[in-house]
Amino acid sequence: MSLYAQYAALLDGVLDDLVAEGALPADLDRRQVTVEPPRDPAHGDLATNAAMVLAKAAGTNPRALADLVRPKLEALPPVTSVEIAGPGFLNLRLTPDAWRDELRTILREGDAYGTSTVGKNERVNVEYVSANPTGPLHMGHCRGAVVGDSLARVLEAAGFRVTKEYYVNDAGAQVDTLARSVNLRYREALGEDIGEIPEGMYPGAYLQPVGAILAAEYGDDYVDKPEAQWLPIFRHTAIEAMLDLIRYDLGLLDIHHDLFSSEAEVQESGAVTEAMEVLRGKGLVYVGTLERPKSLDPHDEWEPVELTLFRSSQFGDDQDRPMKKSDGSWTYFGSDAAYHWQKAKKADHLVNIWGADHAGTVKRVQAAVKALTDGRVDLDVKLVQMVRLFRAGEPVKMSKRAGDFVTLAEVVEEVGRDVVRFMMLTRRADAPLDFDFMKVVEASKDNPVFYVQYAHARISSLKRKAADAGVDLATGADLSLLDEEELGLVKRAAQYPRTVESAAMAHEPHRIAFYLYDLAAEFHALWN
RNA sequence: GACCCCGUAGCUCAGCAGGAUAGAGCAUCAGAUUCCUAAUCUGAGGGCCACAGGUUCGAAUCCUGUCGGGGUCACCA
Repeated sequence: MSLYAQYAALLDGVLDDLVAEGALPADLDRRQVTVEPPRDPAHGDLATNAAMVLAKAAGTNPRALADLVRPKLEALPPVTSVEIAGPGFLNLRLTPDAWRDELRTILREGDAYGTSTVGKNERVNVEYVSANPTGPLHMGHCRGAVVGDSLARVLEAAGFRVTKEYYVNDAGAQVDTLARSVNLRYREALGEDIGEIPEGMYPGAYLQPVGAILAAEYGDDYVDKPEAQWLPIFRHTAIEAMLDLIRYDLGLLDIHHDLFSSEAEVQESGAVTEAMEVLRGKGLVYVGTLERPKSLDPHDEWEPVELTLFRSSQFGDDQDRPMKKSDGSWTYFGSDAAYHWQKAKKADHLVNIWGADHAGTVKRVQAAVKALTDGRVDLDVKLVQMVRLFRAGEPVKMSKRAGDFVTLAEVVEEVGRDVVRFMMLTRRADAPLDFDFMKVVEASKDNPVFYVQYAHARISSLKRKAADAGVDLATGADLSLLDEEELGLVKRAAQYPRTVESAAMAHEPHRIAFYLYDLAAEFHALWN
């Protein structure tokens, strides 16, 4: 339990006493009561808003209520003083020993310090990356990968049960294109001159090994055969090979999903039909036509077609969305609705990390989750903005020609895993981020990665010296030597648990990175 | 036209489930730095939190509207 949670519990006891004494009504709603570090350290070590929040319901004013609470808080042993300030804050000061105890807790718990139970063991599914299995990951995928993985870790630390999931889009037209591209590489591997890769195919050289594997396995069996005979086989082999590539790339960032779910399997399992029937049973599915898209040029042709539609407009979407195409096959949304239902059956909360270009599809999927789970499960979609790549201040040019992108592997190789992971969290996810290959490895305070790493290096050096001297910091250090200034750093460190909690609840892992920066700054100052 | 995101210091951005006098870095100016890992630290100036209402003890934060910037609006994935 964090220090603040401990005092929140003590405060709760004080309020219970006041209720028992008849000084407060028993049915007070205490949910708004908080115990927090004051923004200004001059105000003390801990502050509570209890008197302000409860005064009205208690039929009194904040200061009068604060006067009731104050003596009982002052009676707590580690509390040296309680001041009533401003509109009715109760500001507590703790003995230096209370902070020395907190430092011992930090040292004793080590990596476990900051873990919490606010997640109440609830199940969260975090789906992230989910890049189409048509090639290696590039920088466009990198940020979502880091944000999703860091969020998953933060949620776990906060006491949620987390499933890290990757949705494999292996059912659409593009995996057929992938298979055809691989067919070219297959013939190439057999000695054929395939010339230029045609427009619309995947030109990347990373498909050559897949072609070679197929050539080795099947020889020239499929060279003159119609597409229908080889396409499913080539597609399957290619997707598996691409997923291996992707898993390798993710491994470079120390990202390991628990589950890879296949869109094709979702469809084959009948889950989409089932989901649609459930929605139909709720009166949310009908056959109708869509309006002409507003983005079309006026002279473009548009013919309304009858489709099977889901009434997402009843849940705040601009219009209803097709689940089935006119040829009877499922739309992406149709399988996506079923896929989310599949996830929701095993979770209390769903989180998706998506590129900001998918913003327009958020509402329909949220609508489907709400309808299919009767509101039991919530879906939060974190939209991740672009990363703009620079090298020494100059934008890195990426040609439109497919195959000429900066891959995730190249970036990790050049600047390192930790740098990539940290840099991706130095902005809120929904704000664009600049990434400069030169700056992120610069050894200066301008570079937040280095700044935090350097603080860590200095701390590690201290710990090494302690170890060399045979001192076990957790048990053998004489903490009475720490003065007020040094305990200030302990107070900052003690805010880590609530930082983890807030980052988890808000689904904003970048808060950890910003906290570390602040902590490093305070450490550097003290060190100096 | 609709929807989503954004609007905070000259610049880049934080602002923690609403809290007290709105913060950091860069840049500018003035200083400190024998040693424990040199690339660090201290201080100063700099603000109509886009605007207008609302909610309440209290709003940069929540709600509504307006303005400005960006994105999206397919039987695609």
